[in-house]
Formats: sequence, structure tokens, C-alpha cells
Amino acid sequence: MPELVPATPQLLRRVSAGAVLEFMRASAAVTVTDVMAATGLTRATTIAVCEDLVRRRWIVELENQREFGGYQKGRPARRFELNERAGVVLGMDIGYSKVTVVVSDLRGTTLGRSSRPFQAKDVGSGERIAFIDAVAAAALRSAGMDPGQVLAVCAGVAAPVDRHGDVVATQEFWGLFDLGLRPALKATRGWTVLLENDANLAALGDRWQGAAAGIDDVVVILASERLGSGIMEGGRLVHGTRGSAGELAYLDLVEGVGDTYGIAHLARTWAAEALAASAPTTLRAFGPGRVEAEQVFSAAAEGDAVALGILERLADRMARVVGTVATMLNPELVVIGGGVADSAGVLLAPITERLKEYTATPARVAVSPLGDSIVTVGAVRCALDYVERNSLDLELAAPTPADG
Amino acid sequence: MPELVPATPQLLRRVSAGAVLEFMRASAAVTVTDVMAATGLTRATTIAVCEDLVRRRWIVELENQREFGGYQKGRPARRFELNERAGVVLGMDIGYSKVTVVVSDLRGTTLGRSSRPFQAKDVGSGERIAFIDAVAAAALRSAGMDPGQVLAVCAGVAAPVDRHGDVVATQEFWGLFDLGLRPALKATRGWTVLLENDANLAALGDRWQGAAAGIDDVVVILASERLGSGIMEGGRLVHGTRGSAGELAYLDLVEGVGDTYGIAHLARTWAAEALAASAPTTLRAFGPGRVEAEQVFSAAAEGDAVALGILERLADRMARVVGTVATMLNPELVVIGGGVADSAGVLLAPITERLKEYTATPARVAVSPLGDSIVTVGAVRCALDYVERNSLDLELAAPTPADG
DNA sequence: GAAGTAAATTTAGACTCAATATAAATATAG
DNA sequence: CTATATTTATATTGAGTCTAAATTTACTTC
Repeated sequence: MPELVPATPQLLRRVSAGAVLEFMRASAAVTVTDVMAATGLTRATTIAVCEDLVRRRWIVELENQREFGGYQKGRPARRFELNERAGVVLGMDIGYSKVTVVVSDLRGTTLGRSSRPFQAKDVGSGERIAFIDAVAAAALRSAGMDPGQVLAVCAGVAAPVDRHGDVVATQEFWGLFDLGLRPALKATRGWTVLLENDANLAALGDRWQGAAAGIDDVVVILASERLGSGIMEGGRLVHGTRGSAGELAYLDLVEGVGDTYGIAHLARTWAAEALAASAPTTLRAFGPGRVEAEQVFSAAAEGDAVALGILERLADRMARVVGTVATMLNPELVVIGGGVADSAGVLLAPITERLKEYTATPARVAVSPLGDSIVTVGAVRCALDYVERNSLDLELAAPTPADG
Repeated sequence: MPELVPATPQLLRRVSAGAVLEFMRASAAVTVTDVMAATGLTRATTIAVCEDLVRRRWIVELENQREFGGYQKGRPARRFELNERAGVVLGMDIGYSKVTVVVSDLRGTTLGRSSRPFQAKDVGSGERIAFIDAVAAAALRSAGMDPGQVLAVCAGVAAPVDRHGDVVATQEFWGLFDLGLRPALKATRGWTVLLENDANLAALGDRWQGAAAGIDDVVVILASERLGSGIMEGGRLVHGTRGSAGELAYLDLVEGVGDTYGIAHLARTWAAEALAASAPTTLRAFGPGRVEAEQVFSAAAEGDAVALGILERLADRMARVVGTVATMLNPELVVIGGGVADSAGVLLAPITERLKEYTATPARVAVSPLGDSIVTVGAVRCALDYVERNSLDLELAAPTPADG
């Protein structure tokens, strides 16, 4: 799809303004001279563009010019800064049984959040939209923000989403996630909602604030209950034609794996098996009900043989998973993420060790520090990306009286 | 890497010229009115741009205006056309034991070619460059073209190549392909040489003129002697961080596969095994030496039970290969290509059938019609892409006296 | 208050494209 | 053969953008 807009002189100003805004987003308060150096524009043009952007409220001019940077000779420079308060974005994690909404400013700083459990049996019901809307309203309230300030929303769902943001119902189950959320929130709130697969958002999130910071070729494996992955290649998400790229169902055919259960699930299952087989283990103290994954990890840390055996098996399994993915896609880094990542750090060394058996040039492996919030962090990043791409076309809400 | 060039008025002309040229490339002889409709520019601008491009020899103005398009009212329109003779590109396939060079005009029409066997033992020797240069010279001669007319060269090698065109010597063997071809041909010929992995070029080639025409998400599996694949996602090649994306070594771990031998290799091997086991088969007629893959395929076509059994095994194996790749990457189409593709058509139905067992939503499978030339076709496409991206910066050779 | 310095502003010039008006070339009707 | 309609080509004007150079402004330091 080539751009159909003909080249007009106004296009130049757009390009210039985009370059200036991009630089401002990556910097704190800057002078016109700074912008000139970064963009290559002349002073006259830079000033014109900045005043344009101030008028459109994407940046603000600071008053107390000399307070920055200590003594300086010559006429004091005007200073400009990104207007973080131009609006907010929402990042949503829409899980089977829980909805989380995070409010973020344009720099990515979290201003508020809200999280509420949801009855899994009502996953596909119409009430779901109202529920999500209510969680969003609560999150905005906790941030002291108005629904009118929302510039973009990104929601992560556990279903395939193609690159146009449509849920692809390849199986009936996925259809439950095609909630009609986008038209509904557009109509009632005026919000632009982007949908994305949760593992893909995990990849976006971890590349932004996690272990993969700044790495262009990375695979993030969500590994808690079920295995799923998000693939970034050359700094872009890989979606596939119907949004299911990163699906790991092929593991059914991989020796030593055979299914797509995640680390937390298997740790529980194998712990239960050990108890049933009357193996001597300190895990028994947590029984006779369900033994949680974290309990297995801490028992292993205490030297429990059964727990250590489970970790061994998990590490070998994950090495096979990482090995197959990394061979096919050649990422610079493979990240293991999700709620279980908080305790899965001890798996890192054995996974790395075993990986050598399965690949000729092993990829680097890391565990994400983002834990459970990896999806919402990615959703915020996705929404911010949208705003940054489209900022010159977006309408900002009128300033509230307090803003002056 | 943001563009560091500041927005200047000249940039506008560049954008306009790029849009006009892009349209011209996709069309035959066009009038200014056609260009206006396609680009949205005004008549005055369009004419100025066209005359610019004529002056720079990227397009030509036709003389016999009225001969096109039959009767038309009004003042006859000037007609412009892409100057196919502005230059040529070379597409090279640098194999272990053979070098092939194709000469193509800017529309992609093959003007000449040359192919010569090479002693495999000298693969890494310095003479290799001279050999390749000689094959290129022969190809140019057969096309009646001058080395000075070459605008770009793309060479496919059987080694990982990263997205910057550097051979990554992850194993010693690959290092043999880092011939220093690029600096050498730049110095002696002034040619810009792009290096690319052969399977990646196969993907480019098949998407251009093969079974995947126009499909943005496709995996092409080169399947003759060894299995390797090229991945396109969203219309771009997936390289990975060190160029080895598409590597299929993970198949060692896949049940029912276990290695990365290709169809031709396995057909030969299994045929030999059957002969050694004294199985009753018409294949014996081709022995006692080596039985070729094509002979197995034709024996199967005649109803030979042993040959049919081999096809059965091949189909199941390829279904597992396709299934794992397609699950992970979700392409719209998986193409089987390479020399063996000419006879592998009969495998298509059984592969498609068995694929249902291995994936929930099976990808479409096809066999490439490009056969052995799939790599050179892709190399030509790769070189043309380069020329099209950079045409406004490239210097064209001075017109020969005959050109006027 | 004068000197020094860096930022801001002004001015001139070049280039782009759009819009409008005018001219040229052809077909068709009478 | 002439008048008219149709289509394309060219010229003119005006607005918007940028650069570059000269000029003015604002502040610090001595």
C-alpha cells in the first residue's frame, strides 16, 4: 500500500515536526540548539516547529530557563519538554479469570491501575465489556484522570490476533475473546482500542523494560500454565497470516517435550505424582492438597531431592523448547516470562547448560524481571507506539481549566 | 536508525519522483494523466518530474504517441515508459560445485545466463572469486551487455547471512563462503554486491514468480539434498540476529524426522537400502549403482510397491517438517522448492493429507514451479529490489553512442 | 557600563506544489 | 471547410517550506 497522499509543502513540516517530536520523546528538557543538532534543521525552522508543537500541546515551554544545567554564557536558551500530560494510554490484560488495567502517561510512567477477578464461566458473555469498562474506569479514577484524556488503549488477550488487530477465531474457544470490545469502546468512550495477543505483548513489554531491553531479535516464552511465545524480529512483532505465529503446539512432536504445559503446571503435577508415589520429600508438608510451584522451588532451594529432580526435568524440557525455537528463528536472546519467572531464575543455569546439547550455537537465555505484569507493560508500550506513530493526527482533549 | 537528512524542499521532489517511478515500474507506457491519477500530483508537477526522470534516463518518452490505446479524442498525450535498458542486474547462485549467473533487465526479463561446474575441493580458495567473475563475464557476453551496465549484483550462498549482507561464520564450514566477494567485485568492477542465504533467495524468488506470488507470509523449504528454509513474514525476509533463521536443525529432535536430509538424498538412500535387503522392485533395473530420486518417483508412478513405500515415508516426514514450521510461524503457504520439486508434485496430496494429523489449522502447501532456478530468480529479485529502493541515488552509465 | 557570548529574529533566496488561465492539437458535427 | 468539444500542454501566480546569512536581543562577567 503506497502512500496515496501527494507530496505537498505541508508534508515537509510534518516530517520536520515528526523528527523534532521523536527527539523530544527520547530527551528531557531540551534547547533549540539541542534539537538543531539532533535533527539537522536550522534554528529558524526548529523554532517554528517547536512553537507549532506547543500550540498543539504536544510539548510545553519551560519558564525557569536558567535553572537547568548550571551557568551558561550568552543569551539564555528557551527550553522545551514533552508534555507528558497531553494525555494517557491504557494497557489491559484480559485473562480468563482476571482483568487488569494500567494507566500510563506518555513517558510510560504508571499513574494508576486496577485489577479484578472475573468469573471464568462468563468469559464470552456480553457483560464482559461492561466489566472491562468498569475496571478501566476504576484505574482512571485511581490515576486521577478523565476518560477524555485517553489517547489509545491496548488490550492483550490469550487468542491469536492478526496484524490488523482482529481476533482470529481458528478454534471456537478463541472466539470467546472476540468481544466486540473495539467497536463498543469506540462508541461509548470514543477510545481507539488495539487488540494484541498476550505473548506478543509480553515480547513488546520485555523488550521495553525487561531483560531484552533494546534487543531487536528476541523470543519471549510465557511459561507459567501453558507455553506460548511472542516473536520479535528486527524490532517488529511476527504475527503470521492469521495471528498464530509463536504458537508452540508443534512441541507435541518434539522428543522429551510432548505437550505445551507450562512450568507452574508441571511443577504442581509432578509434585503431586511424587506425593502419590510416596516419595520421601519435604513437599509433603504442603499437602495433602495441591502443592504450588513456588513451594517446589523453595523446597529445591532447601536441598529436597524430589524437588531438585523436578527442576532437573523442567530444565531439560525448557532447554528443548528454547533450543527448537532458537534454531528456527535465531534470536539474540530467549526470555522466559510470566508469573512463574519470579521463581524460575534458578532454572537459568541448567537450561543454558543443557541447551548446548541441542543447538550448535546456543542462544542467550534470560528470565524476565517483569513477572506477572509483563503483559500490561507490553500493552502500554503498544498503545504508546500507536500514539507516537499517529501523534500528528491525533486530537488532544481541550485543556482543563486548571491547566491554564 | 532514523533518517538524519533534514526535510528540505528538494526532499519533496524526491518523494514525488519516487512515487512516479514506482508507478511506472508497475505499468507499461503511460500518459501524464495516468500518472496524475495514480499519484495525486497535478499535471504541472507530473510533467516536471517526468522530464526530470527522462533527463536522468530512468524513463523514456515514446515517439509514436497515437499508436497506443486506439482512438482518443483531444490533443495527443505524450507517453512515457520505464527505460528497461537503463541497466541490468546480475543474480548469482554460488553452490558448492556450481556457479550460475543470470543477467536480467530492470523489468526482470532474463537477457542471458551462464553456469559452470566448480571443483568442490577449491571452495574456499582465492581463485573462486576469479572463477565467479569469469562466469559473470560470460553471462554478460551472452546477454550482449557491458560490465559497466550492471547496477547491482545479488549472490546466493549456502551459509547464514545476516540482514546487513555479511556471511556469519558460526561454523568453520560457513567461513568458506565468506569469499571477500563484495570488496573484490567493488574494487575491480565497481559493482555493488549483495550477499544473501540461498534459501532466503528461494523465498524471494518463489514469491515473485513462483507458487507464492503475492503472498506476504510464506515459508519456502529447499528440500533436495538437505533441508533448509527461507521465511517471509509480512513481505519481508526473516533473518534472525546472525542470519541463521530458517535453519531446520531442530528437526533432530522431532519424532519421525530426526535429521535434516532432503527428499532427493533420502529417496536415494532408501532405494539403496531396499536393494540391499533384496526387496522385489523394478528399481533394481537402475542398479547395482546409485538409484536417482527421479527414478524412484517414476517407478512409483508405474506402481512399484517399494517406490510407493518410499514416497509414503517421504510424505509423512515432510508433513512433520511442514507441520512444525507452519505451527511456529503461521504462514499462509508453505512451498517446497529446489531441483527435486519438479518431480515432487505427487507428494503434495499425501503431505496435505497427513498434515491434518499434525496441525489444528493446516497451512496450504505447494510445490514451486521454479525448479533449479529458484535461487537465481530470487537473486535477481533481490538485486532489483535494491535498485528500486536506491534508484534515485544510483548513477546510470553514460549512454552508448548507439543509444543516441 | 562595556565586552563577550549564545540565542532569537529578520531578511533574502530557492525550491516545491496547487490553482488558474491560456494555448495547442485533435475528433466530430454540421 | 469551419465551429465546437475534448483533451493535453504550458505559463503565471501564490502559498508554504526550507537554508543561509545578517542582525538584534538578552544575559553574564569584568
